[in-house]
Amino acid sequence: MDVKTTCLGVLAMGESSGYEIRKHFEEGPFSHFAEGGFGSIYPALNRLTADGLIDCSEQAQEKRPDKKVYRINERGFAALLDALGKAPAEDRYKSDLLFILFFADHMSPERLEGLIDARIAFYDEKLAHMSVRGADICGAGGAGPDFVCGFGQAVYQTARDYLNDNKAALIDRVTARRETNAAE
Amino acid sequence: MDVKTTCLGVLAMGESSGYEIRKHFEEGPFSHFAEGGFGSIYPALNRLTADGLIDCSEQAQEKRPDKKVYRINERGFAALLDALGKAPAEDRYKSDLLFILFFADHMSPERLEGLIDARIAFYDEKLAHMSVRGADICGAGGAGPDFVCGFGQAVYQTARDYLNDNKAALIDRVTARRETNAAE
DNA sequence: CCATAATATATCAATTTGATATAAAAATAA
DNA sequence: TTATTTTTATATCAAATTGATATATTATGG
Repeated sequence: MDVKTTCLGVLAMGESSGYEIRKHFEEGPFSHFAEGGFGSIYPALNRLTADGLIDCSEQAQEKRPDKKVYRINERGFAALLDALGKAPAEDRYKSDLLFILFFADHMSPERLEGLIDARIAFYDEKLAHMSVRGADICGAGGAGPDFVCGFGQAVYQTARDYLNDNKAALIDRVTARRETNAAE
Repeated sequence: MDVKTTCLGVLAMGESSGYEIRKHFEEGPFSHFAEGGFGSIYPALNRLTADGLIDCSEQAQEKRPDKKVYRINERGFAALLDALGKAPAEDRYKSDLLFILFFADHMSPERLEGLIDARIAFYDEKLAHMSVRGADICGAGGAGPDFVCGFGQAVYQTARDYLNDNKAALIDRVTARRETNAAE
């Protein structure tokens, strides 16, 4: 699923500017499965416009750069449904934190604790944000958005709890090994 | 964390060819947080060799292409520790399946069921593979590898269970909406 | 009053993806 | 037995994406 398709997906929920699409990728339900920075969004929107899948209306704003508001059209919606009908690629997950923690034996207990605590706080914030806003932020609460948000919530909660429940054991093991090495 | 660094990480666990590094990214503990295809691994290994962080010994094989076995050296290990000491970037997750399911209202119940069942089977396979091999596959079971593998297992299990527990409700809602629309 | 965040688009080098090419053995299916 | 697929192994390259940077004004917090 390339950025062009994810942009079509956001626009299927309502008109947006490139800047607003970026926000959808960072917050809200799309943030659980979609990514994309300005460097990919703006070219994607230009390409979609050139291909006649979305329409652009420039809104001159006072004391702000002109805002280009994009709206999906019939052909664009057909293209989205077409992409949606294809077999999904495998999920992709990348985590610097897990990479670092894999080498926990080479790190100080203090650093381990700091890293894990920070990530727990991050998940807590994310979870609080999701439960407060609830259906509101989740695309007006359709069956699909609800399902996807629930998935995100469940996974974040598990990740958070795992870090919380296993932090002490990890640090203990690393500390023990450090003391053994120091004694040699 | 770029591919160069992840390659250094794999090589810190033992010597490997490019082909074997790829397998580490697909299976085993590294698969939970690292990615990379041949198109990024081979250039990364060339670059690391040129930078003097790893050493390469070509092993001529009978009836096989020459195998280039790479080994991390002291400078490479220092570079790895240096990268490990930096603040980790945010985790990145991308899922075509969730993107498709977000638009569940535009899909047939049959397709929804097929997609979700396939993903449950995928998670089951992954979880079975992880529990059977256990510490064996997890880098000889150090504190870090164990922690990371446990994380992967917990998250996969939650994802699998969520799909299983919420599949019926999603399909019911979509079916209900379809019947309402058809009646209009 | 000053610094930072938010609004808004755009560009671009460097990196990464995903596909393709090559080649043969081993495993599996027909 | 034969045909197909998978596995072993490296390499390249166009296209897509990332991450940083540029520009400019308003709003907000300290």
